[in-house]
Order: sequence, then C-alpha cells, then structure tokens
Amino acid sequence: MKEATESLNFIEHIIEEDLANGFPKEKLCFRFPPEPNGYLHIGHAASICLNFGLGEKYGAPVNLRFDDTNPAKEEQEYVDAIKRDIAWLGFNWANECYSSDYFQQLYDWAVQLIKQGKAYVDQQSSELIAEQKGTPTSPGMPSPFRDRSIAENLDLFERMKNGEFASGTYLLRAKIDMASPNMHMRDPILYRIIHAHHHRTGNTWNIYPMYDWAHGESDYLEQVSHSLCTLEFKAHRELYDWYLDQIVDPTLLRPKQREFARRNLSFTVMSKRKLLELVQKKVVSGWDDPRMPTISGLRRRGYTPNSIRNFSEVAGIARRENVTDVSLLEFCVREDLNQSATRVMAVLNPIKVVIQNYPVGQVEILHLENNPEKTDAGTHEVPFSRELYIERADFKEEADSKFFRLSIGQEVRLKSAYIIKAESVVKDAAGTLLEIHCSYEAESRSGSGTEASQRKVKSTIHWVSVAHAIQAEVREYDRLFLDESPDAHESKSYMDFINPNSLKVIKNAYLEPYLSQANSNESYQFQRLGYFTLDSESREGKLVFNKTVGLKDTWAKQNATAATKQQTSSKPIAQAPQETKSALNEIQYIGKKLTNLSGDKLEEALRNIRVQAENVTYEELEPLFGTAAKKVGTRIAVLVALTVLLAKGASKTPAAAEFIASCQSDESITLKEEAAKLA
RNA sequence: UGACUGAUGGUGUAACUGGCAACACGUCUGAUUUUGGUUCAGAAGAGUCUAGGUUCGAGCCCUAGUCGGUCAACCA
Repeated sequence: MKEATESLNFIEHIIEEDLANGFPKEKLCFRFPPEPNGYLHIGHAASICLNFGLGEKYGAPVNLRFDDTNPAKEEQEYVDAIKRDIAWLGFNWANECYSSDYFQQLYDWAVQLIKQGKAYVDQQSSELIAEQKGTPTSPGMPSPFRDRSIAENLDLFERMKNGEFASGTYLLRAKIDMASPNMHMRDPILYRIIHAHHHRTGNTWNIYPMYDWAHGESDYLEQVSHSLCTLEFKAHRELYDWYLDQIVDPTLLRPKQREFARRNLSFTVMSKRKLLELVQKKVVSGWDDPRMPTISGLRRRGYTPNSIRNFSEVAGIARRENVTDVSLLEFCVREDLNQSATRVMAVLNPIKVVIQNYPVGQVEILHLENNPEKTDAGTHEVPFSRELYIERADFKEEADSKFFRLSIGQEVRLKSAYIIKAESVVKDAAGTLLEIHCSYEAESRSGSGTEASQRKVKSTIHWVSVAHAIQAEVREYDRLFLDESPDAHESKSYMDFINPNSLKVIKNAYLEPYLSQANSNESYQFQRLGYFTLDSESREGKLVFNKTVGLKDTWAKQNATAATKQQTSSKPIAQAPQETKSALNEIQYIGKKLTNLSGDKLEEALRNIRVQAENVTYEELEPLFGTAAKKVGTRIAVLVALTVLLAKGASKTPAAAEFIASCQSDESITLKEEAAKLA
C-alpha cells in the first residue's frame, strides 16, 4: 500500500550495492544489540525499526543480542524489559543471543593474540595509562610492559582469569599503535578484571571483555552481515576491523559496521544516563512515566506500536545530526488513534447545565457512534437527563462572533442529543458561575429524523448526565522540558529546563458510564478533547486515564495567535529589516539556470531579468562583467541587464564596451545576438 | 594545531549512472462535517553552507574555505 515510495535510505543503498556486487541475499543477517542496563527509548526504536525493518524487507534473520560485557551495570530486569518492548513493537527476533555466550571463545582468541605477540598484560593505574595514551593531537607513549614476554603474558592472563588479582590491577591490551591518529587504536584494552556477579554467567568469570573486543567478534560469530550502529562508533570502525582481521576465516562471512545518526526528539533528552537521572531524582515517577520518551513510557501514555513504527518510517534514517520535532510523533499517534479509538464523552472541567423544560426525573437512552471513521463500529448507549455537565470552556455569557459555543441566547447541539439554548445563569455571592439554565427543543433529538433534528447549529458540544456520570482521575501531560534541545546548551544543564508543569492531575473528571468498563488496552477519544487510555495504576472503582495526545485544536491556536497579536500590536512594532533578495542576486540566479531553458520559459526568464534590472545600479553590475566565459547563462543575464541600464541612460563605460565585445565573439548564439544589438 | 565525519524549506527525509529540488510534518486559505477532529481542494515556504573549477548542463564530480558533530572511560 505504501510501496509506492521507492526511495531507499543510505543503509539500503549500501545493501543494494553489496547485493549487486554479488553478496548472496540469503546471507544477509542483522542484529539489534542493546546493553541491558536501562530501558529502551524512542531513539532505540529507530534502530529497532531499522534492523528489524531490514530483516522484514530482505527476509533476513535479525538477532536480539544483549551486549552484557559489564556485570557491574547490567541486570536481568532490563533484559526482560527490553524483550517486552521489542515484542510489543511487533518484531520477532531470530535468535536471542548474549555476548556472554561467547566469553570462552573470546578468551581463546585473546590467548591466540598473546601467542602472536599482539596483546600484552599491563599493570599500571588507569591514570598512568590515560597519560601515556596522549591526546588526539599528540601521539601516546608505549607502556613499560608492552614488551613483556609471551610466556609471562600468558601466565599473567591466565591468573587474571583465575581470579588471583584484585579488580583494576591488571589488564590485557592489544598491541597496535600508540601513535595512531585514532585514539581507539592506541593499544586498546581487551580485558579488565571485575569481581562482580554476572546476571547470566554468575561468578564464572573474573575478567570481562571490553565492548570493542566483544562486539565485532560477536557479529562474526553470529555471521551478521551488516552491523549497524550509531555515529559515535564511527571512530571504532578501524578497531572493529582490526580485531576481525586477527581471527576471521576468509571462507566465512565478514561483518561490516556502518553508522547512522541517532534520532533525537525535540523537548526531551535521549540518553540512558540522563533518563536515569530523571528517574533517580524523582523528576518522573519511573522509567515508564508517561512523560518519558521510553518505549514503556510511551506505551503507558497510550502510544501504539503502529504509531511508533510509522514515526520511524516517516522520520527516516540518515547520517547527519538531527532533532525531530515531537509534533511528528504526535501526528503519528493521532493518525493511528483516529482510526481505532472509540468515541466517548467526558467532561474534565465541568459546569452544570439545567434544562428547565425537560421533565424532572426523566432519563432517555441515546446512542453515540463508536467511531465515525468505521461505519461498522456501531454505537453505545448514553443516558440523557435534565441536569448535565458541559465543559466550562464551552460557555461564555457574552460571546463574540468567533465563539461558536454556548452563550446566553445562543444555541448549540448537545452531541447525539438535543439542541439547547442558554437562557440565564446562576451565580454565587462572589459572582462565580454555578449553573446555566437552558431550554431544549424537544423535536430536535439526533437521529429522530424530524426537521428540527436536521437543523444546523453553529456548534456541537459534548456533555455527560450529572446523575449517571462516573468519576475518574485524568492525567494530562505536557513536555518534560521547556527547551527544544535541553541538552544542547554549553552553559546550562538539561536539568535547568525541566518543565515544572508537565503533569496536570484532574481528580474529578466526569465520564459517561460506558467507560466504567473501559479496557486497558484500548484507546478512547474523549470527544473534542483528545485521546486517552487507562493508566496502569487504574483500579476498578478508581479509574485513572492518561491523555495520550490532544486533538488538533485550531480554535485554541486561533485564540493564542490572536492574543499574541494583540500583545505585539500594543507595542510599537520593531520592523525587522526586510530581507529581500537583492535584484542583482535574482539576476544571477536566473542566469545560472538560463541555459537549461528554451521557448516560453526562456522568454519569461529574460523578461524577469529585465524587470529586476530596473532595480540594479551600474556599479553593482560591473563586477559581473568578469564572469567566467564558461558561465554563459550568467553572462547572458548580465548582458540583458546591461541592455536595460543602457536604455535607461547609463553611460557605456570602457568596461561595458569590452564586455559587450567579448560576448559578441562568444560561442553562444543567444549571447551573440544580444550583444550584437548593443554593439 | 590532529583524525574522522556531516551540511538540501521551520522540522525530518528524497532526488537511481550529473538533466529546471520531491515527500511528510508544521504553517496559511477555502469546502465538507452533529467532534473548531477527520476528509477534500489549494497556497506560501529552500535555488541545496561559501568561493572557485570541470561540464552543453552540478544538490550530486574536483579544489579551497566556513560552520557543526565525534574521538583521549578498566562504559556501551
């Protein structure tokens, strides 16, 4: 259905090229390699969708590999959460793998490296090693232990493995090049000693491989064809390849690392470390707080797998830094939910309406369409009675012409019910509005088929019956940060931009009774308000709803812009100097493309130049006489402009004459002709 | 002062081997609408970081520059 868009992203181009060069399609294999040290977020979703999407597109397996090489930071809890999130997104992994599954093989290979004189045991402090490493602009110095004998290295390494040494005392390093311009090649660490319990291997190991050593070799062991990671690993590629060089069997597939830009979202942060800080400092309630950009947070908020996959699709993947506007994500949920959400009525900020001419005690059961987008979705029942709640914002005692809702003397339709007219208001001593007294038109009931029921009124508003409404808590969310890129400021921390009002709790919202049986894996559209879903804290009898996203609200926007307009117009407007493109630039531009044109379009372009030339001075034009002979278009444009200037009475300077002469002898016929007219 | 890398409307992505810069979001009109939603029709908005060059023709190729990102964890 959407296969119409054939454009490939750059990763797909790489794969297509490999395929074209004879790489067998059946050997394609991808992987998604999270470290189980935190929850997945929308940025990971980009990577997940990329890898699993590629798998689906090429019919290739995609492994889920936990990069669990650091027992100090990793936990089973995260493994479970990650699996749940990926499954929720709707992807199936071919194999569930762990870097820790390869610890023995990795160890054996390391021993082999030592035997080849390509690795050595170092025993200096981390400070000393860092010092010897040099800086990006100056080379490093070799470790005094760099030339330890192979036998000694072997012995030490084995004892490291056996747990004879304390954490941090010994290291295994690859012997590469301390002067490499790539810092990662300056004798990188292969193994360090960590005495910690590993969530899978327990206490079997006392040494653990570093990311670089484990990652490429794991890709190789799994025969991953394309190992896709984010841009910050670009500099690691050289090392990735060096490690593979040491162990690769040429008859087997050699993985290829390629990098893409991570996806950033505006008004949020996107690194596990920063998200963890929000959790730890209790800025949010947890990893799955509905304000968090985590998959679990978005899920709790009411985002659908579809909307997130679509977002990834639409946002695309590329190699440059980016900050995608959240509005794109919001668009994606709305688009999805609009199709699937059941329409209901809920009043979040109530004001009571009493219909004076409606019989006291009468209750009518009306029918509300479940989903106008799906004709077969049916209806559900809504009780109607004399006393109702409507939104406070839907009433104004006196309305201006742009306010379509209820006001004194003004009619509105109650959704799926009657047309009412506001007659009077009741206020307390302080002047606050208590209730609105209305009259209804008995013939106007929706769907009754009467003439009155077909009558058009300016607006339709939602409502709930006071006697039948159920109460619930509704949580509304705003962006977590006030700045578009909270972590992009040098002088300020992202913590400085926290939005203090990102959570608004409405304790007593009134919902139509149908919602007492609300389903936790369904989304509801509270009509005219937005999309809502049951929160995980919701209990029978104490319902809690999360607002996923509001409806597009052109009315609110109109008001907001009107307000700001009023504000700015009260001040003297500091007119920004109009950045009009200079006529000369315009001429140059038209000229640039001139030789591509013909017929009418050429005529039009020439006409345009003549128009623009009216606003150009001779002084401005003169420097362009020197335009390279190759740039025929520009020369024509300049010549045409000159023609106009001369006609206006500019004097033909020697420079101009020379220019005209040179044009006359040009190869371009157009140029020649134009020049001849002037000669 | 190094190495690597990137630069296309407000935002995100396109443009297959060079051939009058496309799609989506956002914005703005108008129509439809018992949701100021949806849908439909339309508009505005970039001459592709700058300066040169190659070419009949450059966003794509070349040269130089500018600006941004990444790299010096016993993290991944």
